[in-house]
Amino acid sequence: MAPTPSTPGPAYAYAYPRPAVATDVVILRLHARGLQALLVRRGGEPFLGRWALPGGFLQETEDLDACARRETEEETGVRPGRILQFANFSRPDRDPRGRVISVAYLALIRAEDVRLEAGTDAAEAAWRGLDAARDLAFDHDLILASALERLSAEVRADPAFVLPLLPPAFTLARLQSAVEVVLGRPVDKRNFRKQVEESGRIVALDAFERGAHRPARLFASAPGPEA
Amino acid sequence: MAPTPSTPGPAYAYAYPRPAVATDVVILRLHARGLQALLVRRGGEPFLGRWALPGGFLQETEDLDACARRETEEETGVRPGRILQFANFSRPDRDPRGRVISVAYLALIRAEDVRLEAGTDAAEAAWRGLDAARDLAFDHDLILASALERLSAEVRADPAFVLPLLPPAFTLARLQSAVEVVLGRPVDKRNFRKQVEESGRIVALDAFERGAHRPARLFASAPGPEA
DNA sequence: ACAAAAGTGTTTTATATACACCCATGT
DNA sequence: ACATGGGTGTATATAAAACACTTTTGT
Repeated sequence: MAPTPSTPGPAYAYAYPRPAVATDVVILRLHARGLQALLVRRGGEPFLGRWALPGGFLQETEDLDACARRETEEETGVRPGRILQFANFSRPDRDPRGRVISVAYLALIRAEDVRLEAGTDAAEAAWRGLDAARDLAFDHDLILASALERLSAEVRADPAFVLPLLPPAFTLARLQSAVEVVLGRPVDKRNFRKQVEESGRIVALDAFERGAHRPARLFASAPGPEA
Repeated sequence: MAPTPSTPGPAYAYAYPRPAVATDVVILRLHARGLQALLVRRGGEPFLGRWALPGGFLQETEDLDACARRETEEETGVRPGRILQFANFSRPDRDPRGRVISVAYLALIRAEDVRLEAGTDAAEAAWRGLDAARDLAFDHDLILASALERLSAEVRADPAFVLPLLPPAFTLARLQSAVEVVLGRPVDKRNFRKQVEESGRIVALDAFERGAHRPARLFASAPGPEA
């Protein structure tokens, strides 16, 4: 989260109390054999030293989508392709400092694009496997769980939803693996290829990935509708 | 929308500017042969005299869901069964009075439960067919369109989503009609009955509705999972 | 008897699932 | 030649879609 708005600067006065408005972003990348969430370590009270989701307060000149995008880029150096506002968390007592409502976003980014392990914004940031991302500050356990639930639903409805996790050119094996990671279960290779090739969401490239085996055809996400 | 927070009461001061936070609620009921949205006529500037979605500012003691519920109940006298937060509208310039972010909700209510045509809150309120609900104040045309898009998607995924629009006991014909109204296209009667009866989302009652024709079996929404 | 809406099955089509072997390359 | 992952097809099961007549009541 961004720094507490408690420093005595120029005061902004209103006739009615107003909550502080922040976005918290569940930023996920694909690493080795699993999803990782970006967490930042809190440098102040409350929850000092605890891990939390990256987030920050809404600025005067941006809307909430832009705020979530900005936070994502600040923390990772990556401009996210798509973000999804999936819930809000706004219980009056969720932040002991005072009223802060959180509009929650999900951002999927390419691991390959990440420049820095820790962003410039937070004192410390780390990518954590989902099993290790527990006991977070505030209600962030809840936010993370809610994000994963929504992610799974989106991917069930459309496997191509995971595309932003992958590099511009990818093999079907990698796409399938991403889907399996998100769904938490294996999917049939032949059926998967049929579905995704017929979906029109990806296009075959005239390029191949080479390795200690037969070269694998590369694909890219199709332009237009959704990517 | 609720009154503008501009009266010079006790001032609330903050170190950083804060947006006002409101919920706007697309409240839909089923009337005759179509959906109607509840609109309220604005009693002040800006957009004086224009129709708008009901909405109001977040109170200190409630979360956003509660705010949307409260607004719905204030305007209609009906406690909505389910509400869905489907988007937010937060462009800095969306309200000429100043920064107001809107968290948008969809509420489906039973026409039969509505006590008052106009709620106590707004100067004037009216139910409008969706074709007539145009040229609304602020960005409310956009909010309404977005709500209807989401509603349609939900109903395609699960026809039982429309249940809150219906009375506690309803015929399959009325349920089907509600789905058709939302989707904007007819659905096959036999297929519809099969699907919905097998879905487990409704239960048959030992009661019938009588009219100038063969009595129709009444159903109720099933308890538990979703209703 | 007639009008009006309720209720009911089967066929066809599309989609989802299950399943196993050969292919192309690097070592 | 062997190891590694890439690539392919068919048969079955399930779900979706198309389609028309009989039943029950009120008038």
